[in-house]
Amino acid sequence: MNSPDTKDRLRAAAEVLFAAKGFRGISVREITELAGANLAAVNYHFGSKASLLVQILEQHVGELNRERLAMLDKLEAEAEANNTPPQLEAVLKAFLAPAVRRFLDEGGEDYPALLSRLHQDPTPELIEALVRIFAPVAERFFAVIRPLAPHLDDTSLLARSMFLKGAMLHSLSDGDRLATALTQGSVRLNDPDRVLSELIAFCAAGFRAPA
Amino acid sequence: MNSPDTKDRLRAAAEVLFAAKGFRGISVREITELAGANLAAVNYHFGSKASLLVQILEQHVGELNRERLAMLDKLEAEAEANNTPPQLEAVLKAFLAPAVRRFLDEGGEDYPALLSRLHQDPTPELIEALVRIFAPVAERFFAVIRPLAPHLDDTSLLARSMFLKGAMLHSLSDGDRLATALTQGSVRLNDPDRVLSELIAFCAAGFRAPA
DNA sequence: ACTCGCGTCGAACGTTCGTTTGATACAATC
DNA sequence: GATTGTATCAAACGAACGTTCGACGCGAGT
Repeated sequence: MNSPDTKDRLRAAAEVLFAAKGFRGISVREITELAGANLAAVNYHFGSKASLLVQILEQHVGELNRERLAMLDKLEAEAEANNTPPQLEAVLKAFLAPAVRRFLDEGGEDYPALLSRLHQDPTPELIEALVRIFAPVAERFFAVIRPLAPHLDDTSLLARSMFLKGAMLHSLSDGDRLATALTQGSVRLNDPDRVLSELIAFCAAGFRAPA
Repeated sequence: MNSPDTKDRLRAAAEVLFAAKGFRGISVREITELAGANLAAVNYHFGSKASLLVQILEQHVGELNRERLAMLDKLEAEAEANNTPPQLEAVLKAFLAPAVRRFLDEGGEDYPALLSRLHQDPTPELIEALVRIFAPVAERFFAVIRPLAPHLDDTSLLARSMFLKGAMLHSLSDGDRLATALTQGSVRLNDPDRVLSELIAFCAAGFRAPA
């Protein structure tokens, strides 16, 4: 079975599995088995299990961040054309919508769950990779949001950005476990559009709140 | 070294280590080594590594939740005496302050980090234990908050409660990694009182925002 | 004095892990 | 047709894991 796409199949399998059970929770054997490849294939194609994860991260989070930056560019262009500052809600949407939409499109909570899990992973090299990948988008958003919340000093702004990130990651990865457990399933939070609009409303008000 | 407190030392060591590197990230050997006990001690005293974790969880999260419920009781008693509903900020504080204060008192981010990590742990029995421990407090808070946000239906209320939880867990466990990385260390978010007040302001405004 | 039970100990158990090895198949190159 | 490089394979490697075992020390109860 000499197939040129073994590497792709490995990547795809690893994405699904890492998202479902985290980096440590998945063995190379499970990945290669799902991909229909030999055990040695991961190390042959990617060098190591960790490199495989980093490569996946760079690809997909990079895509996500490119979407975010594109939406921001568009926003700022419109704002400049109208000579008005962009709306806070629109800025938040630029940050949140790509992640939530991905959550919808992929038919699963793969990337958010994986990201959220990795944010809690104490392996230094993974944390470092995450920070490196996220830094440009975070800096850009910080710059755009700062003039929209002139009543907040840098500490407040950073704290609230952290809350935004936490709310997003948790709601996308936890899914509706809390809601389902609390209401015995009578209330579900599995509509991405609803989650997105609630998230925007919640965080926009949070950023507008006085210090 | 026949010491009656070997069990306690194991518990203490496990708390610190689990918090630092998660459940999977710590081996029984590391725990027993830090505790100055024999490798077999964990299984002798607790039955298994997983049971040790659950016991730690029940003890400390139980304590946390008792504090929360006590603060809520006090709030409701005052409200009833004054014939006025409790303040939204006060209710949020009852939920957030015990966790943040613990984060301060313990001199580390042990419990929040551990909790946040466990929320991402896919081991079913741990998830089940977490939900079981948290359910009573969550139900109570939901009941108290609902009349304070009459403009929100149950779906919105649950979604925003989830955001609150996510913001809290993330900010307590992530610490100021984002802030430090973004500002090259010029802004720190390591003052628990500041984080608490920001969290309350952010979430109160979030709950008040129209649907 | 003897026994019993609890706590501790070193040592080993059986598994699973990520990684490495050496052989083999096969297309492309000369 | 021989050679080279790429991809796959079964098999094994050494390490680390959670857990179990049997022996031993020792204080309490009889």
